[in-house]
Amino acid sequence: MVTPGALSRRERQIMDIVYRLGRATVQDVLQGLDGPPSYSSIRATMRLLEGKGHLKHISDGPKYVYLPTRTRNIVRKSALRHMMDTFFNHSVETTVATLLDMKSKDLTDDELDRIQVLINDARKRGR
Amino acid sequence: MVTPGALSRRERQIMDIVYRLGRATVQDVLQGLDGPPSYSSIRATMRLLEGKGHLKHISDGPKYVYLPTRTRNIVRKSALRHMMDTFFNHSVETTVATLLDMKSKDLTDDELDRIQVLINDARKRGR
DNA sequence: AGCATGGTGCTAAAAAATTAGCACCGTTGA
DNA sequence: TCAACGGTGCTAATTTTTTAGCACCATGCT
Repeated sequence: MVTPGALSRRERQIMDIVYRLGRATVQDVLQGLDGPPSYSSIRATMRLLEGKGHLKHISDGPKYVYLPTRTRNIVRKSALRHMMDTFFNHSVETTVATLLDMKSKDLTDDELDRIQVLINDARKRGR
Repeated sequence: MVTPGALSRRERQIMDIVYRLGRATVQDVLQGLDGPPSYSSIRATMRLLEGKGHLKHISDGPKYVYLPTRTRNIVRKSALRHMMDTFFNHSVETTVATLLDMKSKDLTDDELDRIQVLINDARKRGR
């Protein structure tokens, strides 16, 4: 298995952008980066990522649109798992606590309601 | 600001171990890595991380114990934020949903209760 | 048709990260 | 006391990543 952590710095930056956008052209990545390296550099790195199996591309007219090879859901879970292992001591509770602490100002009552429902669902599923 | 993403692959691996353990000696890191490079390599990289301001060290007898410079809480939040931005479209709801989907089997009723409480607290805090 | 534009592949150079190796210092136990 | 051990700093070599540059192809416009 190719561990996600095995990516270089630039590779990870690029993957993050692709994941954020869902799909991305070289131009998209160029815009997403802050200290943008040359077009050529990004292209090379993306080709490399494709070689490693992290990206694939389809053609949109003359240009390439890159897509992640692993589904959004798989990637989400493995990112979450890694983060919980690293920072949250594997604890869902601590993770949620931090999340809420961070975002409570932005959360609507509706959204909180929906989250309550999610938890009740999990409760049912658990047994 | 030194963005966390600016770390190299090995640097990130090492930081992850330090965060997971809270503090770490070179030996701790050595054991934490799977394809362990030489002692010397790790040491060099940790010194480098110290130079960049990500780690500091205290002396425990003759040996160094490395600690992260940023507090656990700060780091947790910024990791969460980055992950939500990248994979979850900034959505707390989606994040929690994935979390529960992933872990529902491991969650006790007690823990779910406590999470419910957290949400109610957030509700109060929000207004 | 001819040319400008904007994409691609490939190769080689530059920069950064990773590693090993050696010299040195403090502690410990015979 | 004085070797052996386990730690450190530093330097230099290797490997990997990152970058630029050039040649080429398709598209669209004059």
